[in-house]
Amino acid sequence: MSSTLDDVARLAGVSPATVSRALRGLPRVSEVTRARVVQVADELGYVISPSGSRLASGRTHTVGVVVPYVNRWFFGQVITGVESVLRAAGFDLLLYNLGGDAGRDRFFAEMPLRRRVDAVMVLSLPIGDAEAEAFRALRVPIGLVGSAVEGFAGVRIDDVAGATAAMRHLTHLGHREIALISGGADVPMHFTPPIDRRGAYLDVLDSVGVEYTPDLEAAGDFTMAGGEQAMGELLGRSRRPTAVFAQSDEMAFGAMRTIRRAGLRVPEDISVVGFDDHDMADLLDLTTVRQPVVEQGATAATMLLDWLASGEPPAEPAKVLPTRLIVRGSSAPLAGDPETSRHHAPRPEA
Amino acid sequence: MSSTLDDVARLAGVSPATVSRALRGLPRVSEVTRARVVQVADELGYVISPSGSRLASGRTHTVGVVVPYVNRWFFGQVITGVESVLRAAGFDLLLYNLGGDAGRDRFFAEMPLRRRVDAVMVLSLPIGDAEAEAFRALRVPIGLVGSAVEGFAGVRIDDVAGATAAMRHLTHLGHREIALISGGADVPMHFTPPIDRRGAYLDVLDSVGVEYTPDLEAAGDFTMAGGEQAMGELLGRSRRPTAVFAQSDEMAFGAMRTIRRAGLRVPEDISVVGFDDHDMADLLDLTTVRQPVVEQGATAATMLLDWLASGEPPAEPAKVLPTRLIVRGSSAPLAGDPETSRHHAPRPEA
DNA sequence: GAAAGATGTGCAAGCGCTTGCACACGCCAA
DNA sequence: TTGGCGTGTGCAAGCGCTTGCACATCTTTC
Repeated sequence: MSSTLDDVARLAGVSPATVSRALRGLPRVSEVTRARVVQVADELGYVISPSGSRLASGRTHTVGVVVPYVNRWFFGQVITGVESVLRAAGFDLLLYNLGGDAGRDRFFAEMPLRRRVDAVMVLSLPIGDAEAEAFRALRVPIGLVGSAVEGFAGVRIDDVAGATAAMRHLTHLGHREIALISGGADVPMHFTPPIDRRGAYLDVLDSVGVEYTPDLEAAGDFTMAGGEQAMGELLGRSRRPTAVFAQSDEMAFGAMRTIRRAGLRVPEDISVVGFDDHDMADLLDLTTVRQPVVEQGATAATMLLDWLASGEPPAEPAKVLPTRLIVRGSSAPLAGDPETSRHHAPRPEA
Repeated sequence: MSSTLDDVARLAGVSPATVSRALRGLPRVSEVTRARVVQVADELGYVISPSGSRLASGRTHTVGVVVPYVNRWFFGQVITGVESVLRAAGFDLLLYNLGGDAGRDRFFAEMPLRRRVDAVMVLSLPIGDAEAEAFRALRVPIGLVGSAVEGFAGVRIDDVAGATAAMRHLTHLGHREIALISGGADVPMHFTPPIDRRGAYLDVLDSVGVEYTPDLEAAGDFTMAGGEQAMGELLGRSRRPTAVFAQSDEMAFGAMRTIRRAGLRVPEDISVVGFDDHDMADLLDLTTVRQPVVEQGATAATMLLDWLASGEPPAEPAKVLPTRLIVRGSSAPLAGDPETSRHHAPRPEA
């Protein structure tokens, strides 16, 4: 049906070997021969057969991309970055969507990437020792977005700096009763972003002499619904916060909604700060920490391709990209009017 | 390094042919032999080499998924549906993100799927004759989401019914000055959703005796920013609408923002209705037309796999899934108070 | 002017599977 | 008994590439 390398060879009057070399731009082919081969290939509409090439060379020119949820904003953005780099380099992108714990377990049980990719890109997945081992067993370069593991290439942001900026912003505005909506409680220790962001929360609180209390923390699972619910819990407790720092914008969106449903105002009654700079953050006027999401994907993919090309793991295996606080309307100075904002939540210190 | 089919054959004391048959569950292998082969394969941790298998069989067990923008909510949802079906059937998913016109052109110029997929799934892409021809040239089953083309399998929603419901809702509320935020103006004729939705807009207007005017239409490119801008145009014109029907939720979000920035209220001054039931629609209290997005992907993928398995194109090649109007707070009866809602926009008829 | 490289090309042996065909049985019907 | 059939297995020829090696020409270099 479609022509093969042999067809091209015959018509060009050279051996298949030469065609292979000519078409791939390898050296040791004279320019005149190469031109002839290319022309014949064009005329025949020849397209290399990946199966044949893969079998012979052992290289798939494919990168597996493992993502927790394709349908979440963050991952869509990262994939966009990854895809553009891979595509430009002529690599195929094999997508694996875990979609929750069941899918995740199945993935690690079967490791469906075996024998089908040259490298793997893992997006924002908590990687424990077992998972790291499973990936290492593939014996291909592994790239990570959002975490760092010994022996893998990783790109992430400075979560501590980002969260610190968010928290400082709130303390500068006078807030002391600051709640935290964190990620899932079940997230393994190895996933640093939630831990780092929480650590920054604690540190900044400490730096202004406020003691941490579990009453001001709730888990939101990094989803809007989770944020909504977490905020509900927070409002149901004895101490009402004057500000909330959510570890992601989606959770912040949910929180804002709960706040408003409770008849309170943002930011007058409660300031809200998120993390990500989600597309909708601007629309919802959410103060947040912007992180370069597409770039993280693109950078990680580039590192991975370099590794693949050179055979050497990157010299600097853990790149850290900067974040930036974006101040919008969801955060405001601690209200001057005690009747409104501190009614149910007397601050311990001045 | 990793063991091959021959290794398994040797250890099991059978021929490679038998191993191949046994492992793939083909008939004409005795149960006892099959059991032995499977056991040996397990012990060796044997994993079939896709390259070898593909080359020999001519089948890739891979489906190409072509998507305009992975990072848009709608496509993330559809991919989720597609992925789960493909994964369950043991198919690989090769992702192609077009990401705008340049990418789109490059895609059709190169047709990078040639020789690497058994079937293709095209998500919400305007398909003209040239594009259809390009896909047909691949000589593999093609599945479409959001459109219908002769000879392809397609899953879509009843855009006319959905948009009609949205528009009726507004007319029942008493609105007559209803603006339309449509998709891009440059979208080819062959992409029916925008056309159908617009058609319904015109029909419902007509049914209540209102004449169409271009003054009440603006293009929003199916993005939030586009909706924002389109609404700006609409507000800048002579006739101010009392309601807006946006062809997508994201455009509706943008429109709501522009409305509020202009110092007007939703729904008191302007009702807004969207289309999709985006994750955020509930949060933003947007009245909209819900469409089953994940299901469209899953259904289309299922049709495609059936086609692949049977060799026969589906008997019913164009499935239509239902929509449902979800009424929320962004739409309200035409205000009883003329001072508020009709100030700048006197209605022509009662 | 001969030896040593550099350069361009071809040979042929794979890479790891699949599958049409042949074959060896055991079984049943005539 | 014999022919025919169903069943289980093996043979071997690919599938369409890549690549180490050999070889034939040209250039250099001294």
